[in-house]
Amino acid sequence: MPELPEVETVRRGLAPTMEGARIVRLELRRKDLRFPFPEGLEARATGRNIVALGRRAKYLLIDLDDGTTIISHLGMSGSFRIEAGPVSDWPGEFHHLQSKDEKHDHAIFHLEGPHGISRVIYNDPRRFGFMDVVHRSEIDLNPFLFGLGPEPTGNELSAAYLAERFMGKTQPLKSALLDQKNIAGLGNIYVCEALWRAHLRPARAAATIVTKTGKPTKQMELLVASIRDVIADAIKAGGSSLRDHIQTDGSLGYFQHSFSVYDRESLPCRTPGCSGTVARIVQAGRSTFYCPVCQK
DNA sequence: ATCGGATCCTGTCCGC
DNA sequence: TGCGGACAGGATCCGA
Repeated sequence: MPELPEVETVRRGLAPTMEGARIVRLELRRKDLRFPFPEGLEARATGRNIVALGRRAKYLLIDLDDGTTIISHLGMSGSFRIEAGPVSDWPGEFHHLQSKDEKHDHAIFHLEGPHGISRVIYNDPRRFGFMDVVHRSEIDLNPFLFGLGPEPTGNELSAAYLAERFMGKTQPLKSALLDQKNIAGLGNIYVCEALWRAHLRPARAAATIVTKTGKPTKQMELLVASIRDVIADAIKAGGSSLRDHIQTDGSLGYFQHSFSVYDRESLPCRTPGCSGTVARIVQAGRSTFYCPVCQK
């Protein structure tokens, strides 16, 4: 579930293995994901040292020592996993157990790091993910990153900022929050969760939580606080559950969250004192979950 | 200019 | 058990 918190969790999980390691080889096992891999990506990556692992919105950023950055988006079903040790160390049968899904391993970073040899493997059954490579100095001009809104974790996001963006918009809150140009990193799950926390109905027009002069209402203040909290909580949960995940199967994928409203159709609303039942509607072709009683 | 809808692709789950 | 349809965490493109 690669929304911002999941990508951040993946970044933190990969950093100890990747940062400071040398890319012995980047192995691309097909020519494209959603888009073709950039021309000469293998050659550009091979032999480079990884200086840092970063993130912008839902994009993982792999900074190399020649001033370039590999951009990786996980799409809907992308994940990374780490395998340690030389390939030949795996007995055939055991290796098979480790990689039930091997046909969807599309890119393999063969690494040599302070902790030895390892592989970081990108797996993506639906292939909605993609990679690009850019010069760091021009990263904000990259078509994928250009125009992205502020991170919900930083100071740039404020009720005043969002009020300006939402002023005059008839678009539903749900769609406005999914628009990465307004806020970067929210996806279907955390938009539902944030609106639930703020007691706001997803179908409401975005402009209804802005005053005539473009100032934030109390509801907008509450929404922004809810977004911050939801994201912070999810990152915290990811960080704590990741450890166990690595220990059990050596993979860095997604972990099951317990959501308050997402995927809870027909179940009781979890707002204290609320007697409502979670409803599911479709907005812009995607499921929205909300409580018709406490979200107004 | 702003919308919603269709689209890319595979896997899983549920009802018959 | 097999089969068909609905559905899935995203983002872009196109047409109304």
